[in-house]
Amino acid sequence: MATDDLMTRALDALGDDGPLSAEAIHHLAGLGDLGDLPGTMTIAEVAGLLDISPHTLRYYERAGLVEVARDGNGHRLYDAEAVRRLVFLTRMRLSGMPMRDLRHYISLVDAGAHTVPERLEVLVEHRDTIRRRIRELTLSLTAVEYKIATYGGSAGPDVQTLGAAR
Amino acid sequence: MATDDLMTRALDALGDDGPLSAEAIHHLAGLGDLGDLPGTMTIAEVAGLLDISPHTLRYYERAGLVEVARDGNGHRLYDAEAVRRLVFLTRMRLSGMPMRDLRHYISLVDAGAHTVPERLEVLVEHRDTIRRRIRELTLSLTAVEYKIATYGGSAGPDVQTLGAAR
DNA sequence: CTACGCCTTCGAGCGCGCTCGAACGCAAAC
DNA sequence: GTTTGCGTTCGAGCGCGCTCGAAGGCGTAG
Repeated sequence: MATDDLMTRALDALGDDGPLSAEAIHHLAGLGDLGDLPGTMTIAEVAGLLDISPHTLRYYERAGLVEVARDGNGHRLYDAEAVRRLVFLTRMRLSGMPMRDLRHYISLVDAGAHTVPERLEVLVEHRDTIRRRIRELTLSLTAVEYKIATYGGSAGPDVQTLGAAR
Repeated sequence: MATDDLMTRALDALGDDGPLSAEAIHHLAGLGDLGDLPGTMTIAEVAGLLDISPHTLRYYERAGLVEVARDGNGHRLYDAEAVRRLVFLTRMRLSGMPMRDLRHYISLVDAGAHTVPERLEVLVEHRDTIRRRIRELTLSLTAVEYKIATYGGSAGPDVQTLGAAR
């Protein structure tokens, strides 16, 4: 499958709500070019990069999702691999994957290459979950738009008329 | 805006994942024809209709979202208006509106017709929230699909290459 | 008469994902 | 030398949305 396909689909799906937010581009493009990551980063830098709090980063570490080295002062030093993993983790969190599943996935990664098939299963399952959620939300969106268009309070004309009006 | 427009958009957005689930149709069509609702329903009937637990229905009542009458035995009797409101409430919950906002909205409804503009504001804001969430999820979906297609573990080729491949 | 099943109220508990506060360490700035 | 600022660990707390359990009432079936 061509990369362009995916890009195009994502862009198309953006619809009529104006240009991409900087944040959206950020996440789509994988937070810029991961090639020019410094060798190591501080917790504040990673927090800024991922737009999450240092508290949350420590929490992810406690949860066993990443191992992070310390410098001479005991301060965290995130190497490129840790940062890459955290980019992945935050993307998955953002898309609604529960911590539980993330822990499972990471345990597979850490268990070695023979777990690749199972990792793919997890990803495929999550992909399907995202698709379901998008469909749910699209349906809800339609209902809300309809309600706005024909507003009549909580007991006003409701979406059931949609079916009849077909 | 024509009803058909909304219907078509919802249907189009369903994409390539097979036919609509019964549940999806259920919710899109507003749980069937609300016209043939019985005059009153028991808690079990409403729970079945909305696919939520009686516990949750009692919780919504405690939360002040609906008032429900009692029969001679103290059992809840949901009239058509209560059911219609609960249909609305569960749809909004499903689309991610927090209880807090739902309480606010319902307080507006109960406050009378002069709150209609503010109710519309709430709905429009929620609509925008849903749209943002759909866009977020679409982006995440693209990332996950890309990862599945080019799988290389949590540190494998990641979506940042998407930007470069443009 | 008793058991079953569904209902009631009330308050407590839970799973999730953070989020925070306390108490402290180290280092550069003033 | 003290203040400022950023970091550390640890455990507790929180907001959300349910979810459950206990203790009991009522009506029908056997």
